[in-house]
Amino acid sequence: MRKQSSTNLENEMLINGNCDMAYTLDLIGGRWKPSILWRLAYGAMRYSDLRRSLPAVSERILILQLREMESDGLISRKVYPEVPPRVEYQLTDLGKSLEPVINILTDWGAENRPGSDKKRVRCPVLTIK
Amino acid sequence: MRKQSSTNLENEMLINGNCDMAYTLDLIGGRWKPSILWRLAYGAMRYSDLRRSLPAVSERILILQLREMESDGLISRKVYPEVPPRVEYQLTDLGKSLEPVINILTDWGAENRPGSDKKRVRCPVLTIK
DNA sequence: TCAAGTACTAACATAAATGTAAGTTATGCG
DNA sequence: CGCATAACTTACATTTATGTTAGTACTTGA
Repeated sequence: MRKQSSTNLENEMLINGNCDMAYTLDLIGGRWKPSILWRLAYGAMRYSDLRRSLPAVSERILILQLREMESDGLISRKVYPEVPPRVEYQLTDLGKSLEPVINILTDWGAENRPGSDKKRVRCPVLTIK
Repeated sequence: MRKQSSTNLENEMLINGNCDMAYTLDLIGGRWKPSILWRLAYGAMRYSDLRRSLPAVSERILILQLREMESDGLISRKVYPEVPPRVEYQLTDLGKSLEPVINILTDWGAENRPGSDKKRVRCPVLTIK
């Protein structure tokens, strides 16, 4: 939970409320958000598949990141009243509008990341562990 | 100081080492980095001017952000052996190559930030305090 | 001599982000 | 009944990011 007042929070609000670049970064800057965005860019995914595709993230954190993106309007959550439950996540129009942003961030990284093969790697991070 | 090993660090390395988008975000994602980038985009600045233009950031944090950007190769630090000392910071070629990235992040924010006047605000954050 | 300016550093303190492990609800299946 | 599955939640623990305060070295100008 966040403090109601602190210099830290005040500065964050000051910046995100006045700097367009910082505002955008704030929405996409979580540890697992790029990976989530890249996955949903190809279409809706249910929670269990998202999770299986990201073995390194814990459930709590994955849910946290999804909830933040949902409350920021980047993704939507659709519950199917079945048993066992099914929940699908997908990009909203706002989320889809990030496409050029994602592409240019990816291109710059592909060009400059040490060890990059310059082939625009789309946040794999699905192996290991 | 960072731990030598922790899941947190491992995950960070896993992601930044495999996801181009995350790598880029990592370089520009610090609290004050967008503000610094926007300022240096107009040319070199000395430390004291940078600091005066950002009254809300403490010296320690400003230095930390500058040092990180320097070690990431985005800015360079030039010391003039004068009295009183003069230190100038400026974008490197790598830093300058971020221009389209910065522009698109700013444009998306200008378009979607609540309360935005859609006029591409360039990380002012120089008033207050 | 004393204050002021410059570009810091050090020691300390707090806030926020991320991670771990176990538990929950509901139902179908053998 | 007992186990499995899906999509979580809860309580707790750790790591990292950010912030505060005071102090440094050097020299010039009053």
